[in-house]
Amino acid sequence: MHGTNNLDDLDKAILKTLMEDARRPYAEMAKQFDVSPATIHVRIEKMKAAGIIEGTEVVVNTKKLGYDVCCFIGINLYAARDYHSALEKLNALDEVVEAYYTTGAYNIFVKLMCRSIEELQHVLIDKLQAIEEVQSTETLISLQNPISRNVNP
Amino acid sequence: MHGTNNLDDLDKAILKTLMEDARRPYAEMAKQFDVSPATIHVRIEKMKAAGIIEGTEVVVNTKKLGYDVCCFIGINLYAARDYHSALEKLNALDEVVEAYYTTGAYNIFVKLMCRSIEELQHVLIDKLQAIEEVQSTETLISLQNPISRNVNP
DNA sequence: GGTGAAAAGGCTATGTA
DNA sequence: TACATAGCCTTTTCACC
Repeated sequence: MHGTNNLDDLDKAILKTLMEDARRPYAEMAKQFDVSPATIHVRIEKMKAAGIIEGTEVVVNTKKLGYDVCCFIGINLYAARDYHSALEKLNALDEVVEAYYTTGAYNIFVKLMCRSIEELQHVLIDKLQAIEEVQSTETLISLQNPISRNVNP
Repeated sequence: MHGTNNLDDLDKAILKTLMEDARRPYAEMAKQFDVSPATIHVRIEKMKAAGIIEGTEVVVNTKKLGYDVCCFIGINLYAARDYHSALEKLNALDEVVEAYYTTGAYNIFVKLMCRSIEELQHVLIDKLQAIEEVQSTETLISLQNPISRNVNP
C-alpha cells in the first residue's frame, strides 16, 4: 500500500459513504450496493487495517461554537533551521488548527480560528509575533468558505 | 445560539470526545464523566438539534489513497465581481478540496490535493489557469502537515 | 472472498424520581 | 433534569458455500 492502492469499486463506494456519514448502518449500505452486511463489515475492517480509515469524528459547526474568524497566516522565520522550535510554540496555541511546512514565499503556513477580530489581533500580536523565531507574518482573512470537502477515493 | 453558546462542561467534554472518535460508546463516556448513558444521549441530541454537531465522518489517510501532493493556491481574478462564476468552475474540479473568499493579496484561496507533481502541473495549467476569469495564481506547496486539529469547544 | 443466521453489544424511549 | 431499565437495532462472529 504505497502510493497506489488496490481498492475496488465496492471499497470506494463504502468509503465515499462513510466520508459523509461515519455511522451509516451496514445494512443500508449492503442493500444499496447489493451485498451482505457481513461483506460491508469485512471491507471496512480491511480498510481500517490498511490504515486508509484512521478513525471517525463528528463534524462541528465552528461558528455555533463562537469561532467566527478564520484566517491563514504565512510566517517567515529569521532562520529556516528554527522550524522545529517555532512549530512547537505554534502547537501550544489553541487557535492554530493547522500548520504546513511549505515551499515558496513562507517557511510555515498556518490556519487560525478565533472568536473575534479582537481575539485575532491579540493572538497575532501577543502570541504569534511574540515567538522569537518569527521574523514576519502575512495575514489572509477568510470571509467565506464556499468549498469544503475531501478527496475522491 | 448566536456566537456565544451555552454549553456546560459536560457538553464540552462530550463534544471533545466525539471530535476524536464519533463512535465512542455512550456507556464509556457515562462512566468517564460520572453520569448515566441516557444523559450522554440527551446532551448529544441537544447539540445535534442546536446545529453544533452537524454529522459524522471517517478520517481518511489521503496519502494511502495516493494523494501525495497538497498545496495552496492564491488566485487573482481579472475582476472581483467574477467571484461566483470562477467559484463554480473551481467547484467542478475534484482536486479543489477547499476554497476561501479572502481579503488581502488574493481574491480566492484554494487548497488542492493531487496524486503527483505531474498531476498538479496538469491541474494548474490545463484546468485552473484555463478558467477565463483567472488572471494569475501563486502556488504554495506543502511538504508536511505537522498540525491538524479542530477548535477547542 | 462472500453469505446468512445467531450472539453480543450499543443506542434510544419510556417511566420515575 | 437526570436516572434505570428494557426493547430495538446494529455490529460482529462463525460455520458454510
